[in-house]
Amino acid sequence: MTATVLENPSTTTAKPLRLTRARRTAILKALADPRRFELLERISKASCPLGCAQARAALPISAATLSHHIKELETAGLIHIRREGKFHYMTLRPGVLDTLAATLSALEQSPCPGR
Amino acid sequence: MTATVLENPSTTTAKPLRLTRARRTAILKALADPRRFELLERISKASCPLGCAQARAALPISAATLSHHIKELETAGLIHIRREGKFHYMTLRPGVLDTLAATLSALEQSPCPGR
DNA sequence: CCATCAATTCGATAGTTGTCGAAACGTCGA
DNA sequence: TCGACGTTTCGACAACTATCGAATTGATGG
Repeated sequence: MTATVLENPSTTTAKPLRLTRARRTAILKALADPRRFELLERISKASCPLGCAQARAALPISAATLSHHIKELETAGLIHIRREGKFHYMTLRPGVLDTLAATLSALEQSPCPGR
Repeated sequence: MTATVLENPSTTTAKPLRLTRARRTAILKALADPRRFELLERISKASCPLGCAQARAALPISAATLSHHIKELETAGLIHIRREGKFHYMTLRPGVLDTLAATLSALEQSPCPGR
């Protein structure tokens, strides 16, 4: 599953203004799981990189499942993981959510106001 | 499946600024399928309500599958269906995508700029 | 009233995915 | 080197879902 969709080179230099279909779908799928979304919220709200232990404490799931979800978020390009010896710290990858949000908003322009 | 999540009464009067967790998840799940997203794009870009036949012509799927996807989009509250005799016409439900976009963007404020 | 056509529902199936326990891997301190 | 601990991988299973063909419903026109 989850073949990598991170071939987009623009993530490092400038903010990608456009998402490939595959990438967009991968991100949406990653967000569509309640636990993963919750995890992402924690990462976002945390004052500085979240360790797995803290994530583990916040979510009522096993270590194996948490690891799985983290990988999904990383594969989708939503988070970055700094691996420091025994511990791993997660941070939001900037720009991705904004880009997706822009994509979604772009669908909302009604060219036909008629009933 | 897909119990309705349309209890939110504010969709008709004012734009809902907030989504319940359940609703948010339902919408994200609906968007996470490539064909459904494509369908939604068609509905959005169409000059005026899209008929099932047009949708059918655009998507390489059977009528049964299309019906299924349409129901998912409707259940998630993303589209409205006007049923006119034999034909059904789909329109985007205004505000929903914008609200979701806002929710996603809201996750992107880094209170800790440090590495 | 019947044939036709649009759309849905039903039943079945294949593929995907969330979940866990157990085992393995890697790092660190003693 | 060894053992403890954090994380990942593996194997398995249950639940869900996308998909289809066939049968059904419902409206329209002859």
